[in-house]
Amino acid sequence: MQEQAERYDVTRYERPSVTVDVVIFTLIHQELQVLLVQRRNWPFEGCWAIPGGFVNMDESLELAARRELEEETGVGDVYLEQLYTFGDVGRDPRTRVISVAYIALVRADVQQIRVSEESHDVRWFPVRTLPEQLAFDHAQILAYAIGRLRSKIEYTTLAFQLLPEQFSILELKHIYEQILGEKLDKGNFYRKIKEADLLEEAHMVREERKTRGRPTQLWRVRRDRALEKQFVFRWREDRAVASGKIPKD
Amino acid sequence: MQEQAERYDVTRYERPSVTVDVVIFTLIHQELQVLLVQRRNWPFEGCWAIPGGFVNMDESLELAARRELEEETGVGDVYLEQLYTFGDVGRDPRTRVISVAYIALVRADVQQIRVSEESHDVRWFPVRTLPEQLAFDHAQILAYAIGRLRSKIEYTTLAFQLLPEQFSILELKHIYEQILGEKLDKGNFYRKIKEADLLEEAHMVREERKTRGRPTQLWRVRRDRALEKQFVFRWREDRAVASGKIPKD
DNA sequence: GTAAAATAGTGTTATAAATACACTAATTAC
DNA sequence: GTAATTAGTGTATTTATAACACTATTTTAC
Repeated sequence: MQEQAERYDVTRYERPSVTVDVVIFTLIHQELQVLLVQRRNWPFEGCWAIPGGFVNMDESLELAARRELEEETGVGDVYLEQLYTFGDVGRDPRTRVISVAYIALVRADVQQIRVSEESHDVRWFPVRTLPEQLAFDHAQILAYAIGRLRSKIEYTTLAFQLLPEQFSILELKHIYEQILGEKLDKGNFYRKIKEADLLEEAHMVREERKTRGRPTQLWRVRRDRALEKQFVFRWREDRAVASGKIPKD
Repeated sequence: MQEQAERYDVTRYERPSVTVDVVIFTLIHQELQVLLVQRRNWPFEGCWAIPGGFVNMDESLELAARRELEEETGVGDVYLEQLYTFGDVGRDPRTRVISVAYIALVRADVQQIRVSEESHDVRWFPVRTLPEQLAFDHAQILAYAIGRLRSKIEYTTLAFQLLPEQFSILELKHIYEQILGEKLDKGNFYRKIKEADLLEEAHMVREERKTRGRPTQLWRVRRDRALEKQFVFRWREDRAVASGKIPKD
């Protein structure tokens, strides 16, 4: 009750630790991947875990998430969204830890910066072949993050956040198929994307071609329309309510 | 980074306080209302605030929310869903407070238990006539909660959580109109509700009638279908993406 | 009894969106 | 030229929504 809170001496009781965990997604080889780090110490030594860290007293939650993100990937300007806060009592054997989880979407062509240096303890994992065991309750967090992504991609422009600077419409279609897990009709996809008017032609040409056939038309995201305001672009109306599923807390 | 976290001595650094705030909705006189408490101390003395309190070390976030809820309303078995976690640095002038906000939906016929005792510091407010100034960032939290409710009601059975044990279909329609803020077609509403097969006839009769006209048919929610699994009942497909709007954190 | 009033529906049409799938067009390598 | 590849267009079917007129039922008032 509020009245209790009033008499509460802020120094008197034990307080939980608060961390942010950032589920970082990207596309590599047209496949949805997530960044995990391998733990070096007890508990869950050797296990893969979602990158995260403690929230400093002088930074907001989002700032803490951005800091973690930048430390891991070297990229600052990415899409970031709060996912859910996990606070079960026994989730960390060391002490009471409440973790505010975020989702980050990193563009396909800038994601290598810090990870690609063949570090054996930081790696991208395709979401379809994750490690069997993850540290703490991170399997639950990850499952929830993937569900949220899958659900939101159907009625927002979130997928565009994963696109490289330049891409073809068939590549975009492939991304949608990857995340939704089903085939989409080529003709309908072209039509719907064009109608939404979210892309502009990229006049640069991709590198030399070895295959025959009409060359790929490359496009750029119209950032003014597609990214700034979570523009409502529904891939289709008919969708499940996956994001509504709240994990047991 | 995770490596930093490993060397982190849990007792060494200052930690933020963690609270849960519970935005409690109900229907009174067919109107959506929210429970607020009036603060007695600095800061924001006299201001209305969302009920909340500190998370104990031995209880999960959801349990803390349920405890707060029960302390305020006396009701335990209600719908509860995590809303968002607010953690800006300056949101509480006393100390760093991170607040995990929840939404609770209390049934229309059991909501009076503790509040109705004319306490002047705990009150239901219709969401359309809220106090001008709320404590802390509670205006933001409340606005976000109302947005989430409005958005989810269109594609889940959330509205059914607000219903009393027995109700008529026109009353249910009225609730939808209240929350969505627009008139719905009577015939279409009857059809859609009936098709969804979420209700069963309540054979009890309401109290004596004084008005003429065909008596109201009362219904009960089929809990097996409507409530247990957040059944997907879309009032309509065409909906905005309001729940996707994330407040600045 | 009949009229008025209220609830509880049904019928029908128009409009729009999604879906499936066949087809055309353009541009390249060879 | 032909095969291959990207890039579309055309169109018919189905489905959902929306608007609105209409019928049916059951009560009270008189």
